[in-house]
Amino acid sequence: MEPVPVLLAMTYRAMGDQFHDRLRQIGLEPLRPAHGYVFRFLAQRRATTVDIGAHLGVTKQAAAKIVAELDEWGYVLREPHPTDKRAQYVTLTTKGRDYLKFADVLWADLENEMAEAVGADTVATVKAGLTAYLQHVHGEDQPGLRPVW
Amino acid sequence: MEPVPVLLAMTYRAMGDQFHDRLRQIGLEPLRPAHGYVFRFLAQRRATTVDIGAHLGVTKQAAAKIVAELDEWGYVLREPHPTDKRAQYVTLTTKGRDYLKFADVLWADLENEMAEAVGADTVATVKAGLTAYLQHVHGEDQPGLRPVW
DNA sequence: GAATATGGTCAACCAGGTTGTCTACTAGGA
DNA sequence: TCCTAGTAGACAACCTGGTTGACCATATTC
Repeated sequence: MEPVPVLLAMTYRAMGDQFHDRLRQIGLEPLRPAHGYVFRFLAQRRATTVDIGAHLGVTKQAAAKIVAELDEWGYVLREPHPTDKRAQYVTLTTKGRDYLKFADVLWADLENEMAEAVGADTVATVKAGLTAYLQHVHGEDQPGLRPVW
Repeated sequence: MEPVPVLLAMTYRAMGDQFHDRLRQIGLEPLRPAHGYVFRFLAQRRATTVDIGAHLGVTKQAAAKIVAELDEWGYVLREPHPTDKRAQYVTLTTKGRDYLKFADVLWADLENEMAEAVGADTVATVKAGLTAYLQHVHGEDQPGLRPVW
């Protein structure tokens, strides 16, 4: 059997491709994965561009480019930080939240189909296993998301 | 809990980072993941540059660049195809096979540590689950490896 | 034998990162 | 209170690793 990282990479690619296809089918603008991860992150907590960079696992400059795009396209906006005059909070617009909502439905679909194919208990074990491993390796602080290639 | 692809991406990144660190510790030349995947592929079957591109999920031109690098560094060599005068088989040199051997030991270590952290049965379920899913989605032909970002 | 498809190479280009630098601001001591 | 070290964000230059497109030589199909 293939070693774990190969399986992870292939599955990631396979699911991502399916997701992307369906986005297009619906006619939803197919943003890149990184954009989606930003939405998901912002839905959970207030964050600056630097926070986003750390979450994605890229430099703050790269994160700034992504944020600038999302801003331009109307998915996020930047508002002044209440106490720190240097900083800005990046927040989702309604358009951004809507996009995330649709994306979540799609992901749930894909996950359900995965459950049909390999068993719901297996999917649950996979998710719990990976989560536990990440917890074990990284403790509190979340690891980067960007795959190294 | 995070959706599946996020977990996949984070775990992939986390394992990859650890692997890379250890490669450096041993003093083994830290090639990129793509190179390792090429070794692994060539160890299983005879392949041309086009085959490699398909396996990685990149164009043949991109694959050609990688093969050229590996050739230059002494990990692979290109030999004429027995029947097709256009084609060349890319094959591992001893150096390439040795590298793969060391890498496999490292991966096994990481997998064992994962098993200690989350349970051997869980790791087995994860591997079987992902393998089954890939089989379900792609059937016979293997999916691309390169993560879309 | 002609038309079409495929492996490999070359060249131009591009996307999406990185490093380095700068300014404005913050925070933590002497 | 002032001085110093650190941080958020922006700008510019650059680099890596991919893509597209064109081409030749050879294979394959009819």
